[in-house]
Amino acid sequence: MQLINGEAVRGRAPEKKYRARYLEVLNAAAKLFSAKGYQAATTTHIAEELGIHQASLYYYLKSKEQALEQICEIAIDGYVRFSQAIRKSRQPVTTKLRKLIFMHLITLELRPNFFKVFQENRKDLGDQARHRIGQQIRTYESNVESIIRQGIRAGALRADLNPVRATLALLALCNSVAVWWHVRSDEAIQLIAKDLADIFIKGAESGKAAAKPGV
Amino acid sequence: MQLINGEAVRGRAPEKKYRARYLEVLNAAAKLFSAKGYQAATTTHIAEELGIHQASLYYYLKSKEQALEQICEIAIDGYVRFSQAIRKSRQPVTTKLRKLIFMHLITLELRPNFFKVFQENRKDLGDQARHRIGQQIRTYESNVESIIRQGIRAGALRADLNPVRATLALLALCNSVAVWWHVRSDEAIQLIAKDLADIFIKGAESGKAAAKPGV
Amino acid sequence: MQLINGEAVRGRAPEKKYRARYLEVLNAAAKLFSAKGYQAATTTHIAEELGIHQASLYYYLKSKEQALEQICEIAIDGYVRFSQAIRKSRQPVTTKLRKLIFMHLITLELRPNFFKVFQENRKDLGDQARHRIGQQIRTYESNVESIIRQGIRAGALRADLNPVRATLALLALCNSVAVWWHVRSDEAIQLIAKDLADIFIKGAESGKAAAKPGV
Amino acid sequence: MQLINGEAVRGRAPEKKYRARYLEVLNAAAKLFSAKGYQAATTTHIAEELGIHQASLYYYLKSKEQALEQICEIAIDGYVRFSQAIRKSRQPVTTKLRKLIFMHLITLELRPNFFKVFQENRKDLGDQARHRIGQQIRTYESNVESIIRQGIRAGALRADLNPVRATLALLALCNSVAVWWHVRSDEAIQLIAKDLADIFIKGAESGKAAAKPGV
DNA sequence: AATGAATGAGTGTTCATTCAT
DNA sequence: TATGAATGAACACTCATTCAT
Repeated sequence: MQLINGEAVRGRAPEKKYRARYLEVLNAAAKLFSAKGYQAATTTHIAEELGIHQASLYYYLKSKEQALEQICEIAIDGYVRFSQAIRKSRQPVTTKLRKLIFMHLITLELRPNFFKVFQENRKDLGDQARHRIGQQIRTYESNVESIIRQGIRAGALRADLNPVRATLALLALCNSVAVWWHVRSDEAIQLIAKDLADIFIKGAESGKAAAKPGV
Repeated sequence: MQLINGEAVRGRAPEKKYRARYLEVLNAAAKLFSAKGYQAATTTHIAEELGIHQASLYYYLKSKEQALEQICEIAIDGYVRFSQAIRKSRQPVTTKLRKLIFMHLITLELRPNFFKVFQENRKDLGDQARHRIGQQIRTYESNVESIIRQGIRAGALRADLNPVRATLALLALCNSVAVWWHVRSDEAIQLIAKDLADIFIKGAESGKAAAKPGV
Repeated sequence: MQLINGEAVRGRAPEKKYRARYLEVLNAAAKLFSAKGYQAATTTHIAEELGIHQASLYYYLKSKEQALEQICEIAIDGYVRFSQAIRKSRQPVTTKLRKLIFMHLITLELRPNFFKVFQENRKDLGDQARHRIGQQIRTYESNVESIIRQGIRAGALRADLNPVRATLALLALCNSVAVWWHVRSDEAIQLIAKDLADIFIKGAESGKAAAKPGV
Repeated sequence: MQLINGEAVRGRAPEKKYRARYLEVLNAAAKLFSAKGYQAATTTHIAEELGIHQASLYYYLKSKEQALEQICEIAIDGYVRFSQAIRKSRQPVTTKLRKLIFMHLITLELRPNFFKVFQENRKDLGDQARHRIGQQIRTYESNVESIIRQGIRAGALRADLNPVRATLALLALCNSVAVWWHVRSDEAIQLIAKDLADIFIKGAESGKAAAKPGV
């Protein structure tokens, strides 16, 4: 028996099927956590979603909380990866910020449940996992902060901008979308991203004479 | 014991004492809900916080959920009241927005737990209460939206600003503070409010050259 | 301080008032026990009926169960007393039986709650009290049985009548009225008593040629 | 797990085992309800009777009240069924009445607890179930009343007999047996039924001289 | 690969009762 | 004479989790 990522892994062919079903289970958990909240969603709800018996969940999951952990880890990994890429890329800062906002929002379209759960239910993690995830969040934030500092240094952003506060504001703007998206409207993520970027950037960037038309 | 409107009414002086203790109980509940979440906070935790037996809570509370209701109602009532006042006042729109942001944030200083609970746990309310509170939230939002529309009409804000989206963005900015304030820093609310207002307004207002005189 | 019936008794004048209020309390308890059942009726319900605070009940009552005891005792005492009188009286047995049935039913009109509670809730008494009451019930039953044996001996009742079974049947007939009286009809107790007596006696008495018209 | 009509359906063989155990659980509940009363019997008591943990009850039972419902439904269904059959049968009315009394009493021997619980604890049902059961009771009563009216029309029963009162009296006679049977004696149900029938019928039937031939 | 059966620790809530005032 | 405040023991019920099969 091999160990991958600290998990016992079954034989050759079955392993693939197991993995596939495991992801289905995770998806179902994410869907229910997202819909009802982690505490209110019961293992019975998740099992019903999958059409299996409650006890069968435990063939795939070590515990309910471990499912939450996995979901949060997958979500934060995505954030960390694209923020890293954007930070290191070579383009104007405003372009970077627009890209970042777009990428942050597009996660909602790709795996809506994972990211909603990550945002709203990571507080329900156990201490250890919460701190591990928290570490990653701070990595994401510091990537964003780096970009903003680059912008300030380059003169593209206001010199008096508080980089920490601006970072938190930017992320708050992005995260807020998850709450009303699909409830209040079904507008395309791209349009929403553009509007948010306009609000953030046109205030953050220095020395603009007037509203740039086609931005 | 007299009955007025089906509710037990206590005498003069005792009534005061009861009310005072009732608010202490509500505060303790808000503190625990805020710290652990509504579902995870048990009535035992709340009672311990007050130094009384769990069953004694029910001398003051009809139920755990009714406590949540009260907390949310007190919170949203505050928002509705000041937003109404600001909307109807006669001052430049940017001044109104700065005032609004400041008022929204100052609530954190007054009753931090009430507003955190309101933001994070109103989803745990029963259907009836949630809808009642939802009604109030929409009133608050429409007050904010009104102010933004006034600004657009008056030419103080960008003509191409989407008023709905701008409203949600503004509130997201304000609400995000509750998450990190007192954790990440203990800076004065006033300074935070000014920074957020700068980020929001300088992007939202049209035709500014670089002016930051009296901001 | 004197002791009457094992209870501490207060001073001169106040004693009368106390006793009067005590009976009011007992009445209220009987009313609620009768309406909701002993277990389902709470001390709060009883206090509300009296317009006093729950805790104030305990100025008059040692406990909820003691109230039930008192109620049952008052009820059974009534039964024992009139059955004794009728048994010892000198009249035809059928007259005695008709009188007994009438007396048993008339209790419903006099103190409906006490007797309903006695019938339906004496099983909720503690062991000691239940046995004490049970003793009294057996006295009542044996008075009735005596009358029936008198009738058999005198030839007025069937010789092959099983006296024990006939006693139980007679009392069952009487007790059943409490269940539907005032629910299903408001006919006079006298008429009901006559009908029941007819059903019981015309079967129990021997050698009747045909239905006696005016009985 | 398949879902049919919203209810979980088990496979072939296990289904049988489940059903069997379910009935054991219901029996245990009936036994405890009958011994202590519905309110006083706790789920812990019932579980102890079965030798399982209290929580395990809820694998079989939706709630304590639902158990009571089931018990009452099973009981009343029996009454309705045999009373229907007897009413429609073609035999002398007195034979019908004797049969009815016998059938009513024989239920005590089959499932003593179910019928005691039905008689004494149906008042503890929730409104909905109580009304549903009440409907059935009225069906039973009206079947009995029909038989009595047949008898009156046919001249077999007294013309001045009040059919409603006679019905209630008959049922009271039958129901009363549950209270003392097995406590006071262990006589055969048949003998008891005969005695009760004699008491009821010989009063109810008209124009008998002194005849007790084949009774 | 999945489940039937069961459990143990808890959860909110109720209620009779107490006692200082 | 009555009550405000509090309690302790119990209660029905829930739920994540286990394990033999």
